[in-house]
Amino acid sequence: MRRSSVAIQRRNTRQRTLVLEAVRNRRDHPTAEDIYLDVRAHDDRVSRATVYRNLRFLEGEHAITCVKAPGGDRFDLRLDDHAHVVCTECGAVVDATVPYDRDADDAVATGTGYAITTHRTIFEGICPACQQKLANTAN
Amino acid sequence: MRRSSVAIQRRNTRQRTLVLEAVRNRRDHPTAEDIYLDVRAHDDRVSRATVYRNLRFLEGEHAITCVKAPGGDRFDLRLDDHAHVVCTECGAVVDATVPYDRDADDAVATGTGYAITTHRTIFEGICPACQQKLANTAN
DNA sequence: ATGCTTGCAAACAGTTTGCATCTAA
DNA sequence: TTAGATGCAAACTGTTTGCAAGCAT
Repeated sequence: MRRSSVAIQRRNTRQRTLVLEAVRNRRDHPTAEDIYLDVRAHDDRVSRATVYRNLRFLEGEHAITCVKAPGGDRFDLRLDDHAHVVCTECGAVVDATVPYDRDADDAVATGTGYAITTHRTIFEGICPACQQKLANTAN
Repeated sequence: MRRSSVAIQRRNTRQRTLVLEAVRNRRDHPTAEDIYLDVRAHDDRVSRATVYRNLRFLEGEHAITCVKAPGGDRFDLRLDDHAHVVCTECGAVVDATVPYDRDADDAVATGTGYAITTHRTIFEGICPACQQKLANTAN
């Protein structure tokens, strides 16, 4: 017996692999443009559109996650849910040191009637480097 | 003795007041465009640029906050820090029912070296209305 | 062979900016 | 009087999309 709904078939193209590899090889939180440049370093014929399409695709597959930061989305290999810290001065993004609070999802689901799938926490502050820079410029 | 740095002087223009009023008069989380339309309802000569400028200005004054949602920033009168819930189907934004966890800021500051000023939590899920809609369309 | 994917370029959405003019203080 | 604020339109940034050609299965 066949499935009534058409199975979406995804193909492992060279470009798709390059995009995933690029995300995988970075510990920071690259923008789409960063990924594009990394991919281009391996194959300079890949288009930006393909990078964007694959980034969205991989996000849909839950292979990667995106962090909405000012100045554009940042991508991240999805190993587990975790929070991020973004520097309000330079835009640098690092992982936060607090655990993901799964119970909060249930609390909000109960409180709002929404079917909660996840939550994202973004801390805002100034990174050590920018604190330095600001201290030197002070007054 | 004079202050060495020049004080920034802000003016209370009619347009600025209209923008703040518009945000104040809404309990939902309007986009810049929503605010623009509300302002235009009172004065159809106010430009979009002025609305954007004042939205950013008021954000800088901490009079309002912005929630980064897919499809554009949402604005909110800042009464206190609180989390938001965004519907992944229709984009609706409502306030979450969990308290703001101030201790988390300290924990992250200690853990990362960042000078944390705040954090924003955005829950993702499907609002009651869209759950209905999806149920009706289901297989 | 089939139809998902690509590359290109053009389209897009949301937002910002240069500049002459206006206006709050 | 004067520097901040405005309105307009053009510029910009990040991202998406239409279409013909390409390639994984």
